[in-house]
Amino acid sequence: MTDVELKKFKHLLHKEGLKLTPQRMEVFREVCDSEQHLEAEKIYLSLRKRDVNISRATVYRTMDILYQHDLVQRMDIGDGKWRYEHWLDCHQHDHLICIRCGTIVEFVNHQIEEIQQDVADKFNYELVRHVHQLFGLCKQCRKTPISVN
Amino acid sequence: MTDVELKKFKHLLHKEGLKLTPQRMEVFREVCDSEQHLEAEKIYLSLRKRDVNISRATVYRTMDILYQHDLVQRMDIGDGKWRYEHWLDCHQHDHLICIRCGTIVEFVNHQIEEIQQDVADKFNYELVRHVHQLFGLCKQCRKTPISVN
DNA sequence: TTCCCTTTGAGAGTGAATCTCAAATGAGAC
DNA sequence: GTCTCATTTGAGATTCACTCTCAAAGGGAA
Repeated sequence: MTDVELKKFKHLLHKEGLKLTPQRMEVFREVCDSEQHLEAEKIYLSLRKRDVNISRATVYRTMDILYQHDLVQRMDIGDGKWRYEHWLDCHQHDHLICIRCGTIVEFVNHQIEEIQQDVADKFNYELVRHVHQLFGLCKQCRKTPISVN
Repeated sequence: MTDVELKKFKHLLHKEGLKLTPQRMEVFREVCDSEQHLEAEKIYLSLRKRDVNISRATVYRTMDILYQHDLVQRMDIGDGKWRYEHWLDCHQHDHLICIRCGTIVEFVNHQIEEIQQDVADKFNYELVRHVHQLFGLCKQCRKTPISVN
């Protein structure tokens, strides 16, 4: 967790009249210090493993605060779970997801962004956000035969 | 439901050794005859309204068969429910969704499709499918003030 | 028509997320 | 420092979209 991140977090809490509790602090640290796309349950388990006393409810509540105030980004790849990633000092990006091993790679393409804007304009929609996910097989998985257990 | 659709449906069932039951027939009819992006629950309720005797489980099971065999397309807009649309004689398309009223518009853009392929190639992924959703405010909703109840 | 394997429905189960409410606790006021 | 009180927390209940279970019903090949 960088100083900038910590400062932004404290500022958000203060601005919203929310308290800086050890639980919120640890959840935020966990997200900041991970490069993965974390599910709430993973965050919960990581914290418990580190002997942080916290409940699932608090993890979910904290992630919601962070998301609502744009301190984290979240994505849904269709399996019914939200995945979170830290977002500060990060560029807008989309995801390439391996359908076999689940590896998630980020990509940025300005040309697509421009076209998206054109599409929205064409239909007279004011573009607010987008979801763009490419699903496929990564190099590794294409080489590995499917194991039958 | 067109003859082509009915024929494809019967062919699928026969090919897979599945039986043509009245329930499956009615579910398929409901999807074919709707231009909407239907949730399973909506399909269930429509059928019950039409006095078709069917259970939720059968609706879910039938939609899964249709999806697995590419007779319908499904989408997830992040609210935890699958939405289905008939797919036969239909082109690949993506969606523009109004975040206020939920209106869904379809769009096609070949240029985006080409770029997607390039992105996948660049990361050495074999592209299988994609999700591309633009969320925004439609013309109507931009004009209407938010009502506070 | 018979027979058998598939399908169905009602209700139980699942899993992620949210809600409830009493007890604990930040943090501003003094 | 400590008082006060609205906020936050945790444990467990609840919700909601599915999915599973299993006994009864029913397609459809022969």
